[in-house]
Amino acid sequence: MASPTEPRRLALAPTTLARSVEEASVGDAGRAEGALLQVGELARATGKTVRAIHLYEELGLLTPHDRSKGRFRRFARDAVVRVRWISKLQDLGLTLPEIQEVVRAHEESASASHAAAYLRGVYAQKLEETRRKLEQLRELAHELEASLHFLTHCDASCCSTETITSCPSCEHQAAAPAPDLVAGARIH
Amino acid sequence: MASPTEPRRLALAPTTLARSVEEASVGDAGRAEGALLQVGELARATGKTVRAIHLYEELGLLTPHDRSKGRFRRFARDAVVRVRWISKLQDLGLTLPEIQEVVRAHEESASASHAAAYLRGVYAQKLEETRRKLEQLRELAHELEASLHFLTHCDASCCSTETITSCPSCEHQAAAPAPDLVAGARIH
DNA sequence: TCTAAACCTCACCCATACGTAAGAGTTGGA
DNA sequence: TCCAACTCTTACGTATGGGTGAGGTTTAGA
Repeated sequence: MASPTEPRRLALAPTTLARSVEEASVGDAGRAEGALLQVGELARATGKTVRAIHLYEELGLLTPHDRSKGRFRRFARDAVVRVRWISKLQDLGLTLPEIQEVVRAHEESASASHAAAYLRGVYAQKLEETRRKLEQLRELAHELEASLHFLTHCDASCCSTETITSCPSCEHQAAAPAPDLVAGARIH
Repeated sequence: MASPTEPRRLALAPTTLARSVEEASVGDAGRAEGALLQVGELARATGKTVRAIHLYEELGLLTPHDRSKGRFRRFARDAVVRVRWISKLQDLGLTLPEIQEVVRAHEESASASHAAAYLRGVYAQKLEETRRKLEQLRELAHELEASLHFLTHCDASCCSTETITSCPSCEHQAAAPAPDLVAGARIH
């Protein structure tokens, strides 16, 4: 089940990663000390593709610190944190347009506490959703376990022989009905 | 966050659901006794749309028991189980083409035990994946909780004042670093 | 017989999150 | 100076799971 079309990840960079520290524009918004990152470096650092990074920038989720003379994007170090943040929001089930909303609201909020309150709202809602999803997944896991059990034990011992009345390996006396995951496969 | 474009579910059927029992073709593959279902009835019974049912049929996941004189699809009762089965496989993360594969393999397997073995393989793999997902979701839930805690307590009490050295409400002595979900929102 | 509601078969449309390619420019070490 | 590796922009392609008509037919109750 491995994806047959893996995106071309970047090769190991032969160019020196350590850039002259002077370029790190200490005085500016780049709170991160150290060299700036090219888009490929950021991609490698985050496990994303260059295309994904570009997309995030298009959507306003991420902004390069500046550009080189040749218009190469240069990202501050903490862009790595930002990209990971985006990934986590995706894991939480937010779409990129939804993340756009979060960013917009966060940037437009007047005060820091206002921004914090907004985030709290979003996260509280997502926490609830996540808990619901957890519950659903747990149920699915149980169904899978029951189906596996049925497929290996009950079905083989009970149904293959004709004696439905006694099934030593089944805890329940009644002939165990096939779980939905098993029953559904047999229809048609 | 409610979907603005809800698919038109079917209206309550004014037509009598109870069809003449004679139509139920008792002798045939329809193990289910009772009337056959029209596509809309099947849709209502499963919470799917008619279009979805049609799609499942196109993909070979589902087959109507027969057609009426006017080419209306008529499904056996247990088609409901089949559709629910499809839904559960989707919940497990299988795409419709993947479900196609399962169906194909299941139908092509010579013996029942062979088919069971195949299903076991699929389900065992999905069980592992589900457990991994559970673990990931649990982590996310914890991160959300930590972020909510940080946003309501630590951030307000510690960072708004200038005294970083002592934070009465924080259990850890060190100034609590913002969780990724909080830190990421502040970048740029 | 009439009619509303359901159904039929195309067939095109949608959002999401990138993949992929083309053609050209940039970077930096050798 | 040269070249490989990297990056640029533009723009179309892809997969998934249906949604949404259009235009016509069937059903079944009244």
